[in-house]
Amino acid sequence: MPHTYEYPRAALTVDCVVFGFDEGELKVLFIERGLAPFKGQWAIPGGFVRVDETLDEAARRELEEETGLGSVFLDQLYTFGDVKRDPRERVVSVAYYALVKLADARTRAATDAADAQWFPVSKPPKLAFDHATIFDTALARLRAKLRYQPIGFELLPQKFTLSQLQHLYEAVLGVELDKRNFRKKVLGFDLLVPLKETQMTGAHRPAQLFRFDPVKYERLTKRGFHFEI
Amino acid sequence: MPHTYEYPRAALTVDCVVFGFDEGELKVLFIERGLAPFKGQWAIPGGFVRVDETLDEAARRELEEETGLGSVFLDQLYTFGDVKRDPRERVVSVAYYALVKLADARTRAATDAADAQWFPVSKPPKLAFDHATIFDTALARLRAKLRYQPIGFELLPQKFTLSQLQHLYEAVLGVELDKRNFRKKVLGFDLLVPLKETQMTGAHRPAQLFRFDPVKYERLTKRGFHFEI
DNA sequence: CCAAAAGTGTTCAGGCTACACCCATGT
DNA sequence: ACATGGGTGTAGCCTGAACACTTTTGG
Repeated sequence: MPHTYEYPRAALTVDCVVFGFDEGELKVLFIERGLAPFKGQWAIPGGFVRVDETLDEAARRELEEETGLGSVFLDQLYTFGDVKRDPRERVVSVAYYALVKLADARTRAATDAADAQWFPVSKPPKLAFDHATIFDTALARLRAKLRYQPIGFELLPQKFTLSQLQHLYEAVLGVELDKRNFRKKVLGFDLLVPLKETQMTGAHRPAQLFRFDPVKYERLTKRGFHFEI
Repeated sequence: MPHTYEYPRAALTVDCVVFGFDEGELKVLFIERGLAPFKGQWAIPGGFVRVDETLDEAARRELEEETGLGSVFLDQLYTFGDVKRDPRERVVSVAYYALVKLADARTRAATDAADAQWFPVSKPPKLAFDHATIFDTALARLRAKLRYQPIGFELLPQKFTLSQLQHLYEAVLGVELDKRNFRKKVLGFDLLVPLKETQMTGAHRPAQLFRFDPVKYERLTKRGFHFEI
């Protein structure tokens, strides 16, 4: 049933910039558009917000529908409202960024949607609409937040080694880190729980596995603790 | 002329949490509502986004219309989209926070709108809608950003003394700072230009006036400089 | 036994913290 | 002369940076 309003209203969408870490590299997921405008170009997954769902719900729903990804880390990024950002009509987009544990096999299979593809963040394709701006904003936010919030763990499997964590930081921040200093600092936070397992991945000494303890982090945060790499 | 859409659309508003620093205290500006719902209650200034203006433009326009404040520092905060946050219909609000130089006499007079009033952030009135949440979010963001971005200057007059700056930081962050260490650190950034004037405000030695140099800050930022109090 | 990544301590420099007194002015 | 806020230097501590070798495994 059509709806009537006295004044014209902007349409409202959500877009999710999805990041994953794979093969030592930060990746981002884009969708190939099947419809005009920008048909055949790559775009950030997203869609219209329904009138009976919150923005967070809309972001999760669109992510699930377009990429098959469920239960990922989601954080609101910024709201983009340039008048001409969509050539058809006024569309305001609430952008989110998502972090997925790519190394978990399930999620990797789930993103095998035919029109979705992972790109290295250093080599994004040409993007539709103002999505290049949104992507740049998301990447900058991720890099900034990684330094002072424990969100790197959202890109790794539940169980990970300190080397994996270090390589993640090095790849995303684009710096080299000293192994001994990195381990000293990270373990000093007392936020990583050593597991009874080790990881054996080749002809060398097996690595201790850890998991991140979010409960400890909450407790420390309330006491004024400040995470910083 | 009425507009028709196939699916119902959320209404889109902007809200501006306006901060000012006065009498050694951080203040926030609210408006008394003249209309239902929440008639007679206090609320954050804001209003509907027009279809032909950007979000930033809408925020500035509403601020000007409702409080008379022009040319202030404005930064997008967060977008609030709970389904029932407005009892009338679905309304999504893009919230901003604004920093005004209250001590400049002009802007002080301009906010003498009868229905606007400054409140200490420690004693806000009961607020309409979900505006208490928006206000809390804005205050938390301001406190966080003040530490690592040079935005404190937006709350002071163009020309200010180091003591004024220190008192601002102490009031907003709720900490005591050592005078010598504070001056050493702030002057060490080489971002404050000493003026040829001094400020005489009582029976004591006059204080050196400074201004913040945003151009120098831009240059330093591009070279990887990181401001932090 | 060789290759490859895991794991581990110490030293040094620079920045942060704590701390007390003189200065310039108005009354 | 006194009350008031403005202005200044140093010493100890702690944190972050630099740096090299041994361990454990698979081939």
